[in-house]
Amino acid sequence: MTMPTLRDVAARAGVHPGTVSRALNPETRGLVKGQTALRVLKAAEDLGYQPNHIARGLKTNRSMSVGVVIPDLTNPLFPPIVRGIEDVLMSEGYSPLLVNTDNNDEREAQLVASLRTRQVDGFLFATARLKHALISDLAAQGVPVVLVNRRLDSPALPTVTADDAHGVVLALRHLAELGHERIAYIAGPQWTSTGQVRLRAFRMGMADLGLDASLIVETTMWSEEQGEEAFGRLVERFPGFTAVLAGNDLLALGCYDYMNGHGIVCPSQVSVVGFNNMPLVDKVRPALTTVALPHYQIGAEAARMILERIRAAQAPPKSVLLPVSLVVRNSTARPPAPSRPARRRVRTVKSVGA
Amino acid sequence: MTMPTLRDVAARAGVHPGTVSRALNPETRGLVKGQTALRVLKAAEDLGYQPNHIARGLKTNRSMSVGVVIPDLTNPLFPPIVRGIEDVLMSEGYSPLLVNTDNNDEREAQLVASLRTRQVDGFLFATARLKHALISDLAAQGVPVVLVNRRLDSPALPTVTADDAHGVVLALRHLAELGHERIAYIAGPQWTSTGQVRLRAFRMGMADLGLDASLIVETTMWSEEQGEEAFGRLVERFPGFTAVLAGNDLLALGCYDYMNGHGIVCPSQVSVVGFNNMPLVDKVRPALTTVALPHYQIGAEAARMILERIRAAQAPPKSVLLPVSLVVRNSTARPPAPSRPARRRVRTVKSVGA
DNA sequence: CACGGGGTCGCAAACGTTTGCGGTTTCTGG
DNA sequence: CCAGAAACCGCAAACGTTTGCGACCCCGTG
Repeated sequence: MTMPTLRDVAARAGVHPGTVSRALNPETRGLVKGQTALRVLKAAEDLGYQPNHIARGLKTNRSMSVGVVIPDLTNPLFPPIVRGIEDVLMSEGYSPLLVNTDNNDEREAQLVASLRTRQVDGFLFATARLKHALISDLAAQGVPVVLVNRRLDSPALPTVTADDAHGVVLALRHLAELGHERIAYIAGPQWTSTGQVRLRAFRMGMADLGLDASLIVETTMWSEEQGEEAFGRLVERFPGFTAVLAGNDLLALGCYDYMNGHGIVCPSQVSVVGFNNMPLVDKVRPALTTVALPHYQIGAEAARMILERIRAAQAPPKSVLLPVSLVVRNSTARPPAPSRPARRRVRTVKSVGA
Repeated sequence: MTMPTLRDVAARAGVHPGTVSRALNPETRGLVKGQTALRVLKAAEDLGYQPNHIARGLKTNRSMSVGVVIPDLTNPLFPPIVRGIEDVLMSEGYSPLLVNTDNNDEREAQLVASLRTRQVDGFLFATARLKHALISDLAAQGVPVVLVNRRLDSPALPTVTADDAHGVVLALRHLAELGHERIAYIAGPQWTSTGQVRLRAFRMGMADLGLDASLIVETTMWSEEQGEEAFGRLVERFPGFTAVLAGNDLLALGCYDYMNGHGIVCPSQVSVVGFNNMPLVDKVRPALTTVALPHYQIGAEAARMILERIRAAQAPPKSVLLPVSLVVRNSTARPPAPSRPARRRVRTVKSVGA
């Protein structure tokens, strides 16, 4: 009924519990004679002994768990990342403790406090805003922290992100090669690093291509609703665009919604490209061209980094940038009108606005 | 630096640690004088004292965590369920410990063992097969277990599922009302309870409608690939069907794949309805008609049940059935040909097969 | 005034580990 | 064969709680 303890196996092996502890731990096994170690191992095996993580944690002051703080698991972006985190954490004997903040600061604070009472050994944050007192305070207190996907502005915290900037130039280049010149951009919230980085990259990328980089609207949230609404502002304020790059896939799906509601067809009238390559965006019609992030690797790498920081708390905080790629599907095509004459483009615009 | 402990607040309040423990615990607060309780509370507040879950767990033999075993978080079906679980668990001071089995028995056994060394207080399983030794053994050992979404055949374990059977009759009725008579079914794996229940419901539902219930193919996995392949077998073996009910949404998406690859158009040539209402199936084209499960509530209810069983281990194992609903979108329509003459249907078939 | 009974709270033993310290044995070399 | 060192392992104290037991005080009752 009750699980065997260290003393049980000690009794069976005819040694002291302390010896059993040493024999069972690979690190300290060298301290006991090979023969007795074997005896202990066998006894443990016979009894089906399993060490009690809780007791161990109390003694060692480590819980072998790390808090994983994400905005919302329901956002398809996160499950693959979480899988990556979980797989490497588990393989090292650690467990993730997952919480959803719903982008609510108060809730986040509560959850983090709750995780701390559970003595997590470190935190993985996927909720970082550029200003984020909670996170920087935690880091300042010496708690191991690594940021996933988004970064802070101020202190140099270890971070793993995708190479967002390169992603937008890939997208822009693709669009330009198709012949698009009036390319609009739907920027995500500027209080996130991803929002900022991608917007900046859009400006620079367009400049490099010699194109007008001013067809921009901004949203305050990464949501489908905001994408739909933003597309509306785009047709209103910048008639004539033939392609739109969305700050992420949800925003892109919002564009679809607007277009469906207004009889605009994609990609023949306007091309759209997303960002993230969320699961299932290959299933929508038209299948979404988007820049693919290595979700699983992002999670896996983040997990490796937090482990590293847990074990060597004051190693220099290095960050890693993971490569992205463009996956072109059916939401991008050549622009509708011959791209030279400016008038034509304007007319296209009008029909779009109608 | 180091967190304040019970003795710290005891010292500050001028009492014994045991008293602090009693004062801080609402259950036992009555055992200490109101005035000293206040003093203790204040001292704890001042120091920012947070109880150490690990130490408490060691003493009480409870970890305030429950193992949540799912096949794959990346399957869009699960995130909402997990959210439901997490929200109610958290609200009661418990934490979920999430693991993915990838439908691998060996891996599952390892993970469960690992969770047990973490002293989880109970398990939530979303991976149940009809025969599942691991789970029934666990339950036999007296470990609190509740099943989510799928059930075992043998012992009566507490389970929360959706009313699958009713879901298929809703779908069938809808199809029949549209005028479909030759309705095919893609059955999921029969080693899952959901697979069995839905198949049986299909047979009975069709019989009730007075329709031929023999247009059935079976798959061995709930995957898109198998759905595509199954649809192929359907057109080959049962030409002439005008609608297909898929055992779940992934299988339905597989149907889309086949149809796209073979120039069959949905819904004008064949209607398809899915099962589960996974996130994003409203975004595919055509938007999928499907039966909606209350994902979040399933998770929430399961969490409530496991808590109940943890607190009163030998209460009678009750199960709950949650209501489903049909959400009709654009993947279903009237059958292509006037439904009477059998020939026409056959022809439709042939063109489908082509 | 004695006695008894709540009401409070301190005491100390656990829970299952890890680990520094030191005691005993075994080995090595001279 | 002995001294010293190395190897091995037992001892016991912790880690931060919870909780049964009992000491003590205070008050009411007879």
